[in-house]
Amino acid sequence: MIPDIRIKMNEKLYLRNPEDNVLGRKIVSQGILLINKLGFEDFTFKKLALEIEATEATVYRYFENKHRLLVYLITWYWSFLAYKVMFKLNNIDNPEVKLKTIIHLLATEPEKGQYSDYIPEAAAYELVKHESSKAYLTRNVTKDNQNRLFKPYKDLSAKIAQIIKEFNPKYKYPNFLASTLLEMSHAQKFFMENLPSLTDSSSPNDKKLIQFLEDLVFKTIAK
Amino acid sequence: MIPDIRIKMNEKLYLRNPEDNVLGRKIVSQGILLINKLGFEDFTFKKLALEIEATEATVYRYFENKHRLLVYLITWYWSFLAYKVMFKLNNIDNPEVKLKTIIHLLATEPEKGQYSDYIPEAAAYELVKHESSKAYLTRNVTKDNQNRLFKPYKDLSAKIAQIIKEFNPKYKYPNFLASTLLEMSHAQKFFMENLPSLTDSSSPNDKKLIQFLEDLVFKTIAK
DNA sequence: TTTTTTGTGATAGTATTACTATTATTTGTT
DNA sequence: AACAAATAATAGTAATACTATCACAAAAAA
Repeated sequence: MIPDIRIKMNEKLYLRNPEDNVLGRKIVSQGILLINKLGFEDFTFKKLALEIEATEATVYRYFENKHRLLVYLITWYWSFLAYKVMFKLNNIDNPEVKLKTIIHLLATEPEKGQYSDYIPEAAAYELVKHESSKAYLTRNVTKDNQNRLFKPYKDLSAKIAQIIKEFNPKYKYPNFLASTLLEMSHAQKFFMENLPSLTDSSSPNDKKLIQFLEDLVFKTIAK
Repeated sequence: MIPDIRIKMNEKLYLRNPEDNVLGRKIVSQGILLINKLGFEDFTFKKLALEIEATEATVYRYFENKHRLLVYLITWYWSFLAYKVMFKLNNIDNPEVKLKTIIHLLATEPEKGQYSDYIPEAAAYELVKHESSKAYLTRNVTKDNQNRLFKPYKDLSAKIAQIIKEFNPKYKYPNFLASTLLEMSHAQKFFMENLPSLTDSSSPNDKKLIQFLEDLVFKTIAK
């Protein structure tokens, strides 16, 4: 349905481009799975090296440290999502339909086994749910931001904000609302699964969350 | 204005109650400052011990590990905020006024030097802004949740949800909205300071954020 | 008052982490 | 075939995240 694509990643994210060879791609695809399995705190390059039958030093030749790998993976996900959004919004003019489409894309769990560009999408979604804020909640935010590491995320947010403005040019807080939508679609999923009393749904299906987000957005930006 | 209070902390959070003596209180009050200074990742018990002129082993006698200390500090903040909310809502009947009061409390930076219960409140606010989600984004969420470590946060969220229901009993997603409000009031502050393009304000004052949140909440729950 | 308990400091030790540096090997180019 | 360049394997280091032991002082209990 959505064609295979290759996402151009920021060169500052890696020391050696992992897309260039089998080993690099293995680092990325197994890295995502291992972080999901162990949690980012317990994940180490040594464990990853063991998994892919390489040495620790080899992994370090591709990524400066595990935080960079995390940012790489999270950023890949946002870029991929932005691509999906762009693709799905193609030929849609109505900003209301656009926003609903985006909300669905944000809050719908991708199907397992669906590989895109050698990275397993469902695993990336899982990663974002559990670790995404760790990409920017560091003492290096400013430097990382200057290196444009968060550009795909900010671009996606800006795109959503722009559609909000399209829907209602008089709405005053399109950027606040766009980033709220991005953050909450994933954070609330985490809550539903782990701290359900913070939500109005604990069932694994997405409907309630999508309904909440649609209700929130459209009441807020109503003309 | 708000009287000095002592917050009863969950006993599972510590090995030895830090409130009981000078050293324990020093661990907590200097701990919060040092985490803010270094960031949670670079913070260690050894560095803290050096700071307070104690040994590493001593710090370990109060807290099992640095994550527990983090949860202790974050939880203290939520408990303190819940107390402030309770205090300020006293004698207010109108749920609209209640919600506005809460939004103000959430999104207004506390004044520096304002100590409450030996913990510097402004430092706690700073900590929550930068590290709060790390308290629950771990592989131990479930176990920590079973140990009721997140109870103060969940109680505060539930209280807000209840007031939302008071305002409009027909609104379907009071819990989603309450936790969104809690999360966003702090996350958006972080964005304003570090990734301002995700927001509609980069000035250090709170007004725009408060306006956004009020607009969001009241349009969403309008009868 | 003596005994016991408790908390702290001092010291040491371990496994793991987060890297770096050096050396060996393979690969590509001329 | 010769040689540089890229890559991998090996080894090593400082720091982290603890745990353990022992001595001693102060507080609490007998």
